[in-house]
Amino acid sequence: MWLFYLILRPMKAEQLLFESVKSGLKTLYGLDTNTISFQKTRKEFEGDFTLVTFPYTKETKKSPEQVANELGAFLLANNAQVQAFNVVKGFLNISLSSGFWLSFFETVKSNARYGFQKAQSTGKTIMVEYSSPNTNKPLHLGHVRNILLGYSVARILDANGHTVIKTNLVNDRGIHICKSMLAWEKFGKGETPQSSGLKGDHLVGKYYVEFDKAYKKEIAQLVEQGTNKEIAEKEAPLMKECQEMLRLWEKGDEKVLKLWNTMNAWVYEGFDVTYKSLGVDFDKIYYESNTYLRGKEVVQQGLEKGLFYKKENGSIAIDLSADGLDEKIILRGDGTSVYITQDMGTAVERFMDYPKLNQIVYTVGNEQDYHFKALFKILEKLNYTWAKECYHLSYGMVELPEGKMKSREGTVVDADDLIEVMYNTAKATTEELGKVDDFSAEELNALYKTVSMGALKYFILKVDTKKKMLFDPKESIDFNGHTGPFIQYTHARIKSVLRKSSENESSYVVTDLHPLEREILRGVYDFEAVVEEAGNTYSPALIANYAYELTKLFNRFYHDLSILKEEDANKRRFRLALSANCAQVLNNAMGLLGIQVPERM
RNA sequence: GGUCCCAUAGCUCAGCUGGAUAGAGCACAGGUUUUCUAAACCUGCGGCCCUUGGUUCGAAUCCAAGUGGGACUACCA
Repeated sequence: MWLFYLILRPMKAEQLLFESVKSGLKTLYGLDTNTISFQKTRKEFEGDFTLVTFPYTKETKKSPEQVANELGAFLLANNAQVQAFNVVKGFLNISLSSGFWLSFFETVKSNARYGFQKAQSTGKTIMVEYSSPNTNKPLHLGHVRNILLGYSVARILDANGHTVIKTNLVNDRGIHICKSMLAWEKFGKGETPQSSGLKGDHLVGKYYVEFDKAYKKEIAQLVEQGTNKEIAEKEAPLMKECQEMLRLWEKGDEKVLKLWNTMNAWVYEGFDVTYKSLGVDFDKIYYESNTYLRGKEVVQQGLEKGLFYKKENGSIAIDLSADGLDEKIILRGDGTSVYITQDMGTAVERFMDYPKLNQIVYTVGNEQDYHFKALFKILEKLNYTWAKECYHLSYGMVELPEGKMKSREGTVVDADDLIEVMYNTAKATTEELGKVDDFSAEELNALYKTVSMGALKYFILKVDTKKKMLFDPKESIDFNGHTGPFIQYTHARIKSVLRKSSENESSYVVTDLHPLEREILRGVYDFEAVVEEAGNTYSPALIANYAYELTKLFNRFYHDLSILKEEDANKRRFRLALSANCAQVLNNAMGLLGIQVPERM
């Protein structure tokens, strides 16, 4: 049974070496240890895997070089897959045989899903929430980072064999939504997306800004008349009206609900266009207007358990100071819910909707780190066992050279504008290079979309999730160097070679590997581990950087060696297969980032 | 007051659970195409890895303190 398994699945190189080194240490020094780990040999040295021998000097009472040399000799003599070794100081660099790499290649070259686990093989179900917009303004660059991250993480988790549910929690109710509604009612003169030609979300956003302008004017007036500023902010007629509107909404006032439905529908229509441009989708959408009441039930549970308490002013709170947090208000004095009330309710509802759900991943900016700490802690205290599995995928803010983006002040990079600018840049670059002049208008359009989204997505996803990122609109996103289009270009190049090949024989006999071929195989080998690591750490950046490294390896190979013009038919066919496999891995890796790769560009 | 995040080349970023002379891209200077797509390849330039201590055979990486930047700690979301 065990042997059978070995034949079907070749041992991983690290495992193979681990056993040999373990037995070597035992045989040579009588040392019994499991602390053996390998790292990738740095490219300036020869070898595939490197073992650091410093840790064994104490027990063996020998110099690191000596241990490395003796161990190297042992491996060479006892492990058929070890072809050579060299020692630099205490570093034992091990080269595996060409045979090992070639047989590895045989197992992956025909596997289109190489690097991915069998679909839904872990039995674990994970919900990934992302986007979570307010319905009072269009999406901006901050949302774009959120959306791309969440979508990519969903794909990465899927590739790791989990069942993934992509979800969106739409913040469709509350005082801020009423602001744009009120402004439209007052100043809109019946304007609609149809009458104005404005995209629905932009139209609504316009009135959100209008509200703010008019509101600020009122405050200024009141202050001029001698009112204290804080009081003016509360007493301004527009704010009063807005609060009244929210009250009517909660009461179910028909007229308000109708306006609310109409304007939200405009927004959703607009969002859908943006989501489609970004190439993302959702399996299930939650609306806060549907879930906010559930939160109040949860609060009630907590009260009964004695976990929450009522304060003098009637609000309900929990004391989290023992957990390093503060007192947290979870329900307003007037009985209306706050953000965390809704989030508690939504989480509970989700686990009711999906009984098999194991985990929720929340893609939300790091400004809410504290909020999620409190949320998970409260859910844990309410004895929801799944609370420990909830994860806040916290990402850094996107900043402009001037600082933070502010919707109300209009200093945001609009998502639709950005997408358009990228599209036009891709178009201009493509036309300039003139490599696809024979494309139809449709094909060109598709290519511009692929390349522009590749550039944008890669630009955002290659940066470590938790770090804040700087975006300078004046410096357009690059298409050269460490970018999405660079990787896409390499893929297109490979495809071009493959198209030109008239080879109908795909078999070959190869025994030796060129160092560049070997490096590529070594790179391909790493993919599986990178996918796993990216899944464990929710990190698209790992995938992005991996794809770049492999691309560079391939380009060096492509530049230095020829594929089609190689005269030895065996080598030629092998290189074709290797190139095809590279294209496949790049396609798989980019797919995890939500980026498509073109056949030509 | 409390909690958390960040600091690496002029700029934007890699550097995995500690390991070799700290790496890329952009920018700058130069080179490579009668040959598979030059959105490429190669060379050069460029670094008190914020500071100071500690742990270790070994620290950009781990620990502590400090400095600088940022976020949160609202009956906002």
